[in-house]
Amino acid sequence: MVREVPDKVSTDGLEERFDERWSAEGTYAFDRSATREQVYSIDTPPPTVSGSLHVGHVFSYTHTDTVARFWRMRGKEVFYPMGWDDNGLPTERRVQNYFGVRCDPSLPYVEGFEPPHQGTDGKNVKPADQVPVSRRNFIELCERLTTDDERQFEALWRRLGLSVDWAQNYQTIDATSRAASQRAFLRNLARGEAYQAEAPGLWDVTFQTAVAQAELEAREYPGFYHRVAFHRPDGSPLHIETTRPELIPAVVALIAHPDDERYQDLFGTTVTSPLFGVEVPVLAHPAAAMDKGAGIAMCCTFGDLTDVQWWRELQLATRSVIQRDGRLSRETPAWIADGPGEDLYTQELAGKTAFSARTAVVDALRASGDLDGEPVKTQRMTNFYEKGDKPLEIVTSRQWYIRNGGRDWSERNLKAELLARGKELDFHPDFMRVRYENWVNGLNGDWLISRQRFFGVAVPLWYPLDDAGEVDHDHPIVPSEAELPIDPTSQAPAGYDEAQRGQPGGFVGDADVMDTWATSSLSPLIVSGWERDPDLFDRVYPMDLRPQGQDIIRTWLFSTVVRSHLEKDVLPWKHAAISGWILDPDRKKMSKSKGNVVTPMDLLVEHGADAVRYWAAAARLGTDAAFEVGQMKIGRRLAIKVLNASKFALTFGVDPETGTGEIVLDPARVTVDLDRAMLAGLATVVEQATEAFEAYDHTRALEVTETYFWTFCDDYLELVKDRAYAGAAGAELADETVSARTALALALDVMLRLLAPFLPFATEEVWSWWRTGSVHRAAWPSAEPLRSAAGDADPAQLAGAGHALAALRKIKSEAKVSMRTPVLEATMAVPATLLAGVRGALDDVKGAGRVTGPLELVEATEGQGNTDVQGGIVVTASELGEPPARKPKA
RNA sequence: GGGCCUGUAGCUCAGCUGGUCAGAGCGCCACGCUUACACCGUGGAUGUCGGGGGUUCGAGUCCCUCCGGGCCCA
Repeated sequence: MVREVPDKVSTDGLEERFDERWSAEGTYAFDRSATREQVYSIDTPPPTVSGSLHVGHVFSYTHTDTVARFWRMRGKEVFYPMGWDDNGLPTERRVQNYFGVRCDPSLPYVEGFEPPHQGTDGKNVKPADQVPVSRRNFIELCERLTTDDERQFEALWRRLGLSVDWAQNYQTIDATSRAASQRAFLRNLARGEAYQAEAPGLWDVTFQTAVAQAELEAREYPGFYHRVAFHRPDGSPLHIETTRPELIPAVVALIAHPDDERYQDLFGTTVTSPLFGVEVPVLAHPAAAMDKGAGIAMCCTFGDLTDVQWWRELQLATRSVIQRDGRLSRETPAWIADGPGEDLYTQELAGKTAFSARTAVVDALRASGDLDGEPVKTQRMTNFYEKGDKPLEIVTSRQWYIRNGGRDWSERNLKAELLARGKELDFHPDFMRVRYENWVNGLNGDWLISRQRFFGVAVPLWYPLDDAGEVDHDHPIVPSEAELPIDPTSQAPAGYDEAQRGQPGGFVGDADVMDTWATSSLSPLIVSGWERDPDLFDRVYPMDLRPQGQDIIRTWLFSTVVRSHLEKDVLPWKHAAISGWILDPDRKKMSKSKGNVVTPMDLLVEHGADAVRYWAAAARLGTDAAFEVGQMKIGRRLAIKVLNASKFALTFGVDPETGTGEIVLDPARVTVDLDRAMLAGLATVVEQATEAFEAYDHTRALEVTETYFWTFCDDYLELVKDRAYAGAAGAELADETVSARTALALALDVMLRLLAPFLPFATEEVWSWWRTGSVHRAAWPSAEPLRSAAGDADPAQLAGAGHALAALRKIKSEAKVSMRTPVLEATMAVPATLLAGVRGALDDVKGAGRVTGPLELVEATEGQGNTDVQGGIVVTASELGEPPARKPKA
């Protein structure tokens, strides 16, 4: 059974060697003949390939991999795919620069298009020099570029040892994903869950696209409070404070809190705006903050989300001036034309950015005497698109929405249903559920999915044009599911000809794409073969596990629950495992902008995959972890220890002549109490580790296993060393020797399997010395055989014997002599509870402690010894022999 | 302003439902080249468990409050 134990062991090169072997042997290949009960399926987060992987990825993906490996060994057929998120802005920008192109959806597709550049050495191509291409061409270029990124990502994951089945690969932009995304949307549409609306929404003026609530980020933004006078009918001033005076032309009401005594007599009256003389009502609404500024606010269409709320709830007029490009409308609005502010608007404001319009308005206010005092500097929270750097504006536009419980719906109470789903889902750790609930409860609108971008999944619709060439949005032309995926900007709908595009009586395609989350929210459906491979679908869906970061609970986790709930009326997975952040040593979140990011590949090359995995696995789910190289070094040490201890334990079974031998893993051969005590302790470890993994507490599983493994190395191995060595080559072995050797092998066999999820490379290396197949397909150990082998042995005996050995070591350490120094005789005081155990293992203790003469055991008296040290065992008298002669230096 | 998490040895962290829980590893100090391992081994020192109240026979462990960190939502 022992085939080959190398003379010199090493962790070097294991990653490449076993990655190859695992691929060749299909170790992690999903066997799709398994039934749903036999499968453990994982909805792996698809990393954004245009970004770069960082240690945070390594961290959280390792967590998932330990779980995957556990369940695989547990006998589950693990469905563990990997996806790539290619969608979205980062890829678009890279493609523009790399190939020197820009997307123009109005252009026709060009077959065999070749871009002007192939990489521009990091230099950006000026927008004016970029060659415009159709969306289809643009997407093809995106795909070309991301293919390369994916190769690098895969190499990293393989090096880390993720037990992914690489045959189950997908991209969020591939044809399968596009079809699934469009199909899901069309079904939402058919069921009334998707709708379009002309409504005020968040808008990024830089990227010129709508933005969803989930993509918001509130940031501190500097500004000024301007105290501005409105005018009552009698001409007296009513002051408000605003940070956005340029929106005075868009004012539709002044609003104060209904309980605010200062404004009671004004409610229901009207005032006129400064400069423009527009008459607006003074109204009451509880969202007005009494203690903020003057307590009365200017409501414009639209300055912020509160304005939208007021506008909607108080049914105010719409007077928009900010356009999609972030500038004030070039035409003078009707409500200003012919008024006192017409000239100001046409000459100073039309077409200006919000920023320069503000200056102009403030100058005018100052001139008219409507500015009270000077503007006061302020910092306030302002909404930004998470990828943008200018404050979001709110503009009215026609967009598509998917219902997510954020807005009331007459058909059903979606919000309550989704909250119920949240309760149904097992969050690990459990408190992460609160984030989900907070988010769902705080939603204030449905999910806006239209994006005015290019590299994404197209909204799969066309709209007819009437005879006058006007678009009829109310009657979209819907493709059949069989046609999907489609690109409505380059394909004509059935029954039309491409020549009718944009012609009266013809059609136009919806130019928008869907939010990337609209596709990635379908990842469980996509990987499971929804409507594409019903056989696979039934075997893996709904899935078992969604691992992900805590930052995207509101986006990815929530939106996935929404889609699955709407489409399948089921939770997409049973468990959600949420990983924490990686913090740098200063307790700051690691991020690229801070320049403290370490390249994962360098880390793996330097320390070894097992070492890096150890560091990651030592952190619990949901808990932030420090980036600690020290922890990786400990992991490396553990991996090396596994190799060395295994080599040692297995060598006993190897014939020194032939270099081969046999170890029989027969528990019946373990007859010595100490050996059985060790197995008894191990049985408990197996139980604890199993329980921990089942509860998604991989850290505890590692901890109990690791601790016992070190006890095994430091104490047990030393204690049985002499006994295991005994017996001349070829001679009949004594039962005690067989017992030790068998126990060593049994323990090793179990511990390798317990450690395999954490240290897949080192454990596989050892496994290859003496077992067949992969340790990663070996059965997860169970406690029962160990227990029956242990019989009535007391696991405390190993601890007791270990403490006795340590007490002997201590006298040598204090005498500053080598551990090889013989003890001629000694008396040892042992607490009553340990006495029988130590006595039972006396020969092993004496052997390991090099006690050559009598070792007398006496029961420790009250107060003797400290149970914290050597379990209270104290050597009360001893005589040391001569230290062995130092070996001459070689 | 509301919510969640967090503050235990120099460092990174365990300590579940209150009663050997004051722990581990690293680091540190001392010693030891012992044929599994010097990428090692052995032994040792280290803390009013963030502060202050309270509940209890008894509190890192429960309650209140304050302080410090992190995140989410207004």
